Amino acid sequence: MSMSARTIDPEFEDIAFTPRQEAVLEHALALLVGGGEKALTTAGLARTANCSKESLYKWFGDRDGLLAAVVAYQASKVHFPPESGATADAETFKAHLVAFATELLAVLFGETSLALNRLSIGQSNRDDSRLGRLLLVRGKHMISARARSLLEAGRHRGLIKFNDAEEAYQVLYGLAVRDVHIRLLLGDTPSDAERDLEAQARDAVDRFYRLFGA
Amino acid sequence: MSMSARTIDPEFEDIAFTPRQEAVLEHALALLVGGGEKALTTAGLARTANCSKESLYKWFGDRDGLLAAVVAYQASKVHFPPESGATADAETFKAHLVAFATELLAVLFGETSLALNRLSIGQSNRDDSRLGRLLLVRGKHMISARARSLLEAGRHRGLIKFNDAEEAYQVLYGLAVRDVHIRLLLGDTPSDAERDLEAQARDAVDRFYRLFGA
DNA sequence: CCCGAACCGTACCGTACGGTACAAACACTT
DNA sequence: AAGTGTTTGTACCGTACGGTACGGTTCGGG
Repeated sequence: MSMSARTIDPEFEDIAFTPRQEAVLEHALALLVGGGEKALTTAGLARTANCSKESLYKWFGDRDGLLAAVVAYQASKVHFPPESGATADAETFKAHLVAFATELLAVLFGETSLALNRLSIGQSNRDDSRLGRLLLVRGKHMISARARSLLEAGRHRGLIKFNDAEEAYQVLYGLAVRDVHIRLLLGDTPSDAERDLEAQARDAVDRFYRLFGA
Repeated sequence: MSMSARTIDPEFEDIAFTPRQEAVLEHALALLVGGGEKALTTAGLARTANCSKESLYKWFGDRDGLLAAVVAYQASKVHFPPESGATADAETFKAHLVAFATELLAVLFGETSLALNRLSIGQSNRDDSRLGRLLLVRGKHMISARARSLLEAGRHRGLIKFNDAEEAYQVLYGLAVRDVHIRLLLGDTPSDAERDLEAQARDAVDRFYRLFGA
């Protein structure tokens, strides 16, 4: 990921889909969520979205471009709210951490996120994992940046302490997600306790405080 | 094929592959690791393994059966050693935990495990995730059982304390794996620090002790 | 009202791949 | 040596799907 690398990666350009295209991408998303990658055929999408294959190829280039567009589009819809002003209170800061963790779990365990992760992972060791990169840079990195700024704020107010914000975030991630994400990706059904995202988030944040609390 | 003979999961039957079949499965594994699912075609496997497609279909039924056989075969090769006798020493117990975590990471982050996980995940929302179940029951559940017995031993000797062994194990898993597994599945390259599995395992176990130490 | 651009629907092509059929080669028993 | 089963190699079939071409239709601007 050095500075050169400007020659490729057409889907790094800012996405500006027309409403029509977004509607089509929404149909594509529905197909993906419903039946996995194989369910998303160009003919099938054209049929269910009432558009022509020719338009698909005009808009997205080829099938891979379509998949990339779907990933980019969905990622553009997920935006974690930036830190809500100055919350000096220790209590509310912890509540913010719990809220963040809860939303993280809600996103990760959502059917659309799972479907897109399955898609990207499935393609991820054939074609140099273009989709995987896209998902990472448009999804995980955004979330991680948001988390780091939140944690830094907490440290700045002396509520928690750590050396490396990224490391602290990863610990929080691990405490919250554990192996549930991979199990869901593999088709497992979560336990009742695992379905209570907020409780999971609270436990994770509690343990996080026991490791990084000031 | 047998008609309606079985209602449940044909690949749960005990696997007894002949040496010839194992050699073929080894080739299949190599293809999978090298190029993802698409690289594993029946014709391609027959060519590289010097066997006939007819034999493949005779042995494994169809392509899905072949994939299941690959998963089952590889899983059968990974066996975590059961707890090595009575290790009363607190020091060696912690070392055992570190060793376990290290081996866990080594397995999860290995190319073959990644390839198999990618394969299973890729198929995991089309066909009711047969492969995913297989991987879970033959892989994760085994490991988790091993971990639980190890943790129970530690608790029994008063070295650590917890209520639910499964929960404790999941925390240890989260601390050790964090988001590295999913990132690797997506084709990301690990950082230098993340490549030092033993150091990662030590950190994880240290934090685990701060949460569950007696 | 006309023109061109974008788009729809459908038909079509090429190919890759799962699965089957079959003849020749090998192996193993009697 | 003959018979029987298994494996190989190859050729073949059907189909699903990515990608293209094209005639017909809508729609906005002049």
